[in-house]
Amino acid sequence: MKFPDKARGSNTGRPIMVVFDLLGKKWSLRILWELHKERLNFRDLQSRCDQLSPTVLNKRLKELREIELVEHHSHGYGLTKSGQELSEHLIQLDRWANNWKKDVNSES
Amino acid sequence: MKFPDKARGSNTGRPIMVVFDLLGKKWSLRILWELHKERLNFRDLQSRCDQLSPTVLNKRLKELREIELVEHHSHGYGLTKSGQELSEHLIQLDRWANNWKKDVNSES
DNA sequence: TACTCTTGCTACCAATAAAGTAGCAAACTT
DNA sequence: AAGTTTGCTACTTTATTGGTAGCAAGAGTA
Repeated sequence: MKFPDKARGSNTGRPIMVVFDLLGKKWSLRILWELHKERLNFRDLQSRCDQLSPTVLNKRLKELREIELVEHHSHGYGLTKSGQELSEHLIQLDRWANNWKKDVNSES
Repeated sequence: MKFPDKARGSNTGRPIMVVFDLLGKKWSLRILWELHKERLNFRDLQSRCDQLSPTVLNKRLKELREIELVEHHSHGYGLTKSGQELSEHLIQLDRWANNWKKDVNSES
């Protein structure tokens, strides 16, 4: 696979920009989140993501497979090794978010 | 501030979903990224973000201020304490992305 | 004071992305 | 062979984003 040089216009060739670009699309983060918990087939994944439209789900899956964060085997969709690494960061983010909620609610 | 219960429809009340929802919008991640490096005023921030339209920039800034990740002082826009914490995770993500690029390019 | 320049923003319309629904073809089950 | 499940496409509607123009308020300058 060729690493994308630019993503949706906004870019300087830096990998993080590619990441921002992809994750900045609706449902991308959610899809990775749901897949990090377990492998899921198309329709189950759709259910986990509030029944997002198959149009968009399919588009995201294509994009995520393209950059090899997600792969499709006979048993359903799952994260690649890279995808799992990325999902670790999402788990960290989840931890942060829980504390953040506490902070925000307790002040003011 | 009241912590948002749901975000763009997709939600179960979990903080991470609020985060996914907001960061899943175009330019959110990029704005946080640019602001973590330094404070910037509206127009400079716009320049750093490939001249994104003022319409969207303003909308994002409102959203990010609403959940107190960004604040606006006389010297420009900057991250709040929470925003800085979040940006630490983005820095981690940046590190990961750089390695990821290596992996992806070397294989196949 | 009046004149510029900067800054943050809104209004407006065009373009692109996402949602929603229906349904089909291929694989799997029974 | 008939029914089910699965992954997906087609099509239309709605939402989000882009792009440009320009204004009101404040700061700096003559």
